[in-house]
Amino acid sequence: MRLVIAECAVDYSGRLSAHLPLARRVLMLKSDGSVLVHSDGGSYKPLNWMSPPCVLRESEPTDAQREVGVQAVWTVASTKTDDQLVVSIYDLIDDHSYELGVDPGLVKDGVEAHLQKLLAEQIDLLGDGHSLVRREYPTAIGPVDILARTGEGTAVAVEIKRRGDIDGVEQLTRYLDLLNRDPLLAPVSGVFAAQEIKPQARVLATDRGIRCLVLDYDAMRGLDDVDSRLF
Amino acid sequence: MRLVIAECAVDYSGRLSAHLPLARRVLMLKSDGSVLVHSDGGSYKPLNWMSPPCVLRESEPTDAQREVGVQAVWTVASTKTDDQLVVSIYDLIDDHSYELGVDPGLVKDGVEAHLQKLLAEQIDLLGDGHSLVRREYPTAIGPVDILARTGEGTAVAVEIKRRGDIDGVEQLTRYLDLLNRDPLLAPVSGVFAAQEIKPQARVLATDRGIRCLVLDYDAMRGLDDVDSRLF
DNA sequence: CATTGCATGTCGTCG
DNA sequence: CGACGACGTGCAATG
Repeated sequence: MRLVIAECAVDYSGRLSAHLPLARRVLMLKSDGSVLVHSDGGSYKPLNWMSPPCVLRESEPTDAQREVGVQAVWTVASTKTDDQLVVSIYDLIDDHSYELGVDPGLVKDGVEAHLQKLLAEQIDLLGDGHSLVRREYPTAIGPVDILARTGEGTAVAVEIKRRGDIDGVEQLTRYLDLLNRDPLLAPVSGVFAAQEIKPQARVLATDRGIRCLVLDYDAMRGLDDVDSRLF
Repeated sequence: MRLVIAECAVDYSGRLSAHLPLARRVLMLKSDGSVLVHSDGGSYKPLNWMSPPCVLRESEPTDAQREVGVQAVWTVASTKTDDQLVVSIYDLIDDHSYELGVDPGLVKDGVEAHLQKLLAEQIDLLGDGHSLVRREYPTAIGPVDILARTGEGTAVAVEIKRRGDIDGVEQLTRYLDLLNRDPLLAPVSGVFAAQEIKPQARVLATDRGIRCLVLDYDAMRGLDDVDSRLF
């Protein structure tokens, strides 16, 4: 890991072309060859970058470049595509290298997977008398998050999202089209379940006869923990 | 901008919970309060982070923490949500601060916008005799990229993508549904135009009577530049 | 290896 | 400020 503070201009060419005018920035050069160009703001996304696998080549500036003040040129080229990042160094202010070693990596506790598990366990949130058929019920175009049946035996397909968007309704619609061709299942009704459902998604879902269900993650988690928390 | 190299463990809680075991990492503290935790590999995405607006509070470790070797605890809390990042510093290896100033920002040369402009100019790529009605033709659910007419006067709605995915076909389908309710336009045929069209998207489009058109960006750009490049 | 669907997505634009 | 679509999306799971 090499950290460089420099006055620099950066040019990217690949899927698109982009240019960063001369300014003072942080250059993070990782040991896998990747390079990040960060400014003192914005989010975690760099202003510009090159993803591995790639190689960095340091070269002398041309006469024309030297004349406008360029002291060095770093060219970072992807080894897979023809993407290329050119960093023109006008003034190298600081330059440190560190040995970090391999990172043990992030341990995540996901949300959508957790929601699915919780809803499967608390299937009567769909309505009294509902029973779980299975999670990840397979179809030709991918698994439906949850398949259940009402107390009367009607099949119910459930699509679960953290945030319920129009895309999720489209996805569930495709599943329903498919499932309703199966005479053992049809008629299949749809439930669009999410922590939060966007108005447009709700309109589209309702228009298609799909029921919307807002999930209270904390409450569901609370019920799940009930064994370990009581007494 | 403050750059810190430290042996640290990191815990995030918010939309999800995540934990980073003890290891040597780079901590980037931006002047807007945001914090990035980077390892020496991976992509431009940090292992963990906190986006602005947020505040960093440095505190003494508890006795229990001190006992296992924690020298300091940094708590970065979002000021909007209850997201929180806790960095436990076990060993502070290096610590530098820099004044970067405000970045002038990225200058982009977009692709989809450019494709739309080029196709509008080269509308006969849709077929001989086609004429442009307008770009960004407004509908109740958003603008259609291009509306054109064939030589015979039939309306044609065009959805343009860089990479043609199933979502784009769904989007165009919604537009077509709507446009076909307009007696001044109906019947409206659809064209799904992209630099690259995924097989599944092509199947879905064809199934719905939507024509697929693969765009050659370089060739279209070449034609566009023809004035400036010849002679 | 290609495809699919999620993401602490992030980022712009537009109403 | 919220909604919506694009992104050099990245990324992991899966067939």
